[in-house]
Amino acid sequence: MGIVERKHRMKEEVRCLILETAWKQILEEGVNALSIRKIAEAIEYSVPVIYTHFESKDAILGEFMRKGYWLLNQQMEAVKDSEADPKKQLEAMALAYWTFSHENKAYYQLMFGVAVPSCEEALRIPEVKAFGDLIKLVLKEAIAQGKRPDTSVEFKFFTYWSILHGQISIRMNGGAPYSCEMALEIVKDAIQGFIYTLSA
Amino acid sequence: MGIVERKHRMKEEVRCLILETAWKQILEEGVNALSIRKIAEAIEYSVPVIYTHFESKDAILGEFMRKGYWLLNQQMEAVKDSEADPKKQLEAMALAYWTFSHENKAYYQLMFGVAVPSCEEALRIPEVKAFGDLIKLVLKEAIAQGKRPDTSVEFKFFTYWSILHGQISIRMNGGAPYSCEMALEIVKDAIQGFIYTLSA
DNA sequence: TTATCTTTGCTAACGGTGTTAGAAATTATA
DNA sequence: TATAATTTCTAACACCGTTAGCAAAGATAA
Repeated sequence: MGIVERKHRMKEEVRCLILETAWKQILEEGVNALSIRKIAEAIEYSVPVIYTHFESKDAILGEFMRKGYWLLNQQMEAVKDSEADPKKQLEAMALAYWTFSHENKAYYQLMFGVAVPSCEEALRIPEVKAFGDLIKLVLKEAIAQGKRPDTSVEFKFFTYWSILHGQISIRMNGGAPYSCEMALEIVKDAIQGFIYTLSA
Repeated sequence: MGIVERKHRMKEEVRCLILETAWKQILEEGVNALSIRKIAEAIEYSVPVIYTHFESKDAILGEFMRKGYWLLNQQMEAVKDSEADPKKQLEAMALAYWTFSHENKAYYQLMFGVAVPSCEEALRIPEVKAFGDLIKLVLKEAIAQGKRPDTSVEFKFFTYWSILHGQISIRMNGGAPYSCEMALEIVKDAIQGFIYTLSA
């Protein structure tokens, strides 16, 4: 009785096909150009089929948002272990964050522009939570080493994240017409200032 | 022959009516809920009339974006003069920036979310340029006072702006479920770090 | 093998969107 | 008053996300 299994496999394949096609469209025409109808045409199925796999268009975008956080976590975790000192780790992770946003513009836009979940739900998404936890872990060590061990980790986490995101957001929105190299320098500079406030 | 003048006045009035109605709708239903058709219905004109006043929907949103920058400039300029020391000015201006974003969410979203002009054009908009110029003016003084007078003003401007915008952007996107008070503290904290790097 | 039943996918529609061509109505000029 | 110019409208185009309801295909049981 492998029939149900086969069906299940085939359904899963269509699901993947939808995601692959959607992602191709996002890369080719931008996040906002994605449409259910175009996906349907590309995969040679009718529109309602997509709704048997995903509740809505936002659900599809949400899938990519989660994957984006997952990829970002992967890369930040990788560089974290390349350093021993928490402060160096924070610096390396900041560079990894910037590099991710630069090399995965579509993912980054999905994570912060479209498909943003409502306030309360955001932290219930495991991938988003993992991102925060990773940074807080390192921050905790860095704060413990500094001269003010009672500083709130939560507090510093948002400061750290704000500095990183701000520069990328402004640049992506076209408000900053400078080179990649300078963008990177700006991030480094701002993070230097941040790290200073951790220990002095 | 005041006929053309009268016509001109009347046309101007309709233009204002469109903007007023659009703004009302944005405040009531959010930026994304604004539609040309709804404006037309509200002002009791047909849809194409709107296109005799504005080239497109984006042009209407662009109008608000410019006004947003103008308002922001007003408020930052006001607090600037309440302080003498450039560093204090930078701090006060940062608070004014945050307050503006908090009290004018719709404007802020328009300025950085929707209706973002293409990269090159952004700085050609007088209001956007004025915003940058004001901050750079103060930054220049602050840098001159510091121990590294050769620091690039342009560079520090984007760092300053990034820090401010990042916190607001994350919070508006629902990634930060903390209170207003804490948000303000985070901005203050990050700006402290920034100001430190200006002089040491 | 045939008849029933379940699942699957389809067409077609609903109610929206921005934008524009072309006709109609209004207004000013000769 | 007739003609010219302007203004405004209706109606359409080409999209969008979403869903109701029907047709076709598949599996199951007699």
